[in-house]
Amino acid sequence: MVERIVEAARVVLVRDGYESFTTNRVADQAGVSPGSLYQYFPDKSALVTEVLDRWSAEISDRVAASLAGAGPVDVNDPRSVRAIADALLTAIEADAGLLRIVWEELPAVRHRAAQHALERRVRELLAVFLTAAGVRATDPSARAWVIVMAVENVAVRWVLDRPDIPREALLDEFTALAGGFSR
Amino acid sequence: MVERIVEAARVVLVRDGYESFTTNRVADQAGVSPGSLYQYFPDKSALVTEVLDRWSAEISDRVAASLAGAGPVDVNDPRSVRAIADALLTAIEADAGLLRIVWEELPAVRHRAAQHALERRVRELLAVFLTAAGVRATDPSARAWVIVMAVENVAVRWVLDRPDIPREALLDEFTALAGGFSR
Amino acid sequence: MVERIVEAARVVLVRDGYESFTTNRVADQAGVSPGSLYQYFPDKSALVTEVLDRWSAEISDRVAASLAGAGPVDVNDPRSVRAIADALLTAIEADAGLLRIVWEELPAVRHRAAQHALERRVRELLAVFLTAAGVRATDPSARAWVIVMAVENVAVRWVLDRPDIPREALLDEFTALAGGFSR
Amino acid sequence: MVERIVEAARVVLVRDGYESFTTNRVADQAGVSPGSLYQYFPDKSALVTEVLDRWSAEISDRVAASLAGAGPVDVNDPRSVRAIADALLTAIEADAGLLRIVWEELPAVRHRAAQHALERRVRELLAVFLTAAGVRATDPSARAWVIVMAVENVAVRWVLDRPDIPREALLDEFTALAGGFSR
DNA sequence: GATGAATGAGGTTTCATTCAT
DNA sequence: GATGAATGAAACCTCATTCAT
Repeated sequence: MVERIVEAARVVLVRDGYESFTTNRVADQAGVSPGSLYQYFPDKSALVTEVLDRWSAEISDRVAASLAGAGPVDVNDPRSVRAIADALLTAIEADAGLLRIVWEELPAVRHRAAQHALERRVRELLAVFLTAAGVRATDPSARAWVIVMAVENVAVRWVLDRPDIPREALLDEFTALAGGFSR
Repeated sequence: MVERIVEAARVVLVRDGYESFTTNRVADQAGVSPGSLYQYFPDKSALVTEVLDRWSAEISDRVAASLAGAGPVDVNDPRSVRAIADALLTAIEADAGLLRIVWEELPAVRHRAAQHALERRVRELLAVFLTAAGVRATDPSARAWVIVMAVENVAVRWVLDRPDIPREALLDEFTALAGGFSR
Repeated sequence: MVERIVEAARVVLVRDGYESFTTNRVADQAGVSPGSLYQYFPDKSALVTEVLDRWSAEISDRVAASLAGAGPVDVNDPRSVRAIADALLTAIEADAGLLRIVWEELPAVRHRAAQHALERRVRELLAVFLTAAGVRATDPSARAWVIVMAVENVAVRWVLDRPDIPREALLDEFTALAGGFSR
Repeated sequence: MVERIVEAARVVLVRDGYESFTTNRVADQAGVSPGSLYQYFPDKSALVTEVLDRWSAEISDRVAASLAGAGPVDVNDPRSVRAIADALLTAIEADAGLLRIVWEELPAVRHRAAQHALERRVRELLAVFLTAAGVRATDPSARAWVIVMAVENVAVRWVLDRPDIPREALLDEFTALAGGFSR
């Protein structure tokens, strides 16, 4: 039942947008009474939070899998960086519909917790990865923070705004960017 | 009168947040009747848009001034890059109160137009700048797009989230990042 | 407009009872939009309070008028006491419909303020009256309190429950009761 | 099981107040399923009624015991009247917590039946008592009705509102009041 | 142009009650 | 008998917008 509700919430969010995300509509979509929502969630906000948390977990799982599965990486080897960047883009593109709603229609405070959790997880993975790759930085955690912020926005906005940049060209740019941090 | 209203709107937005940004409150703050708002703005949304447009223009003016006033720049000279990044941060920090409301409380669609305008302007300045600096890229405009996106998020989030990274360290990272694009 | 709303509230309260006293129904009765209620009253509770305050004021005005207009009174003269008791009953009976709702359907906490105000006012009038009448008591204010409480319930319940006691017989009892306090 | 439920209902009523007296909360407190309530009580109202009936019976038992145990009484003897009034106050004070909820938070219609039963019982006791004491009145039952109403409110409100009247002074007033009816 | 009282659709939430297990 | 998840009607209140003055 929780599943039915959360799934319905996700559908309504993607299909109707955040403005039209009402408890009644979610209940309708779930084929459930409005009252039932409140057996499992204290309020509407908690429902949104649950959708976001699951989505954030999915993405960070995918990113983690990519980084883990990439095998030994040489940051100075452009092919390695491209592979990682590619995996990242793919993880983000997987649910572009929800991405758009979350990024464009939700006030950031609504998804701040989920986003920070995701960023923290990716940052930690990246810090390990950078160390393993032998990258030297004055402050490795600061470097990880900067990279995550930079890559996050580039990737998300590329998916959402579809600028006139081919995927391959974007990967080239990621490679160039990585080059700056590898020295 | 338009001035009074827009200024009141800005005050309410910063002081009370977007949730509490109601037409009645703006009218109160402006010492004007709610009806009068509609003599100058078609709806509440237009009021927000006007505030954002002015703010976006201010920032891009400041950034433009920084880039223009920097004089001849050598991208391979770390001191040049630091100076630019520094100016950028300063421009963004100038009205951190409004920045927070816009970035965290407004749905992105609300400020999309203003943000795109700002990004476009910065991108164009940057493209000229990159060309002048002799940076060669397969697609200069793609490169500018990527840099703007990357820098935007790093700078904004550094201002809003205050991660444990000293300003100097952040400038170092910007320099490192720029290094990747200068080869 | 405030008048229209308060009057409508009174009508709904008397006609439909407190259970059915809803903001929408009051608005309907007043021929007004639900939103308009909230221009003049912060919430539903304030609306009830206003009705009660006015009613309480009316009653105490009537009682005050009776006591004042009674002229010189001799507590030991049964005719004087009867006249006052009669006036009191009449004041209470004037709006028996509202009396019933207030006394039977409203939780006492809802009308506590109005009731206390009324009781205090009557008590003060009574204290003056007792002094003027030359009644001696160890603690005149305690005596006034007791009398008001006693008379209040007897009168109200006689009006509401219509026990098988003729009005004249009730007045006799009031006279007897007063006799106890006059020595 | 009925015991468990009724006791739980009483606890919830006194602890949480009537506003928060919900069937779910009673079920929780009783360690029972909400559905089980409806095996023994047709609805929520019946549950309240049962609590009130028991409470009303307790009080009237206590009052009856006091009147019965008082032995031969002389209404013209102030000490007799004081003893009875004292016993009455004590009976009412025994469960002041529930008294407050019943008197202040419940609409009177909710406890009307229990209250009338209590009043009737006390009235009958009193009528017998008055006859035994040789008090002569035109209509003894009317007199009993008036006394019960008068005493009820004075006693209850003294317990609940705690006016600045010492218990002894209150008993004095009761005595004075009784004096009026004894002639 | 300025006013500001009036609007009214519609959203979130509660809770007594039911009924299949 | 006992359960407890599910129900769903309905209540209060907000606020962008209008329009007669």
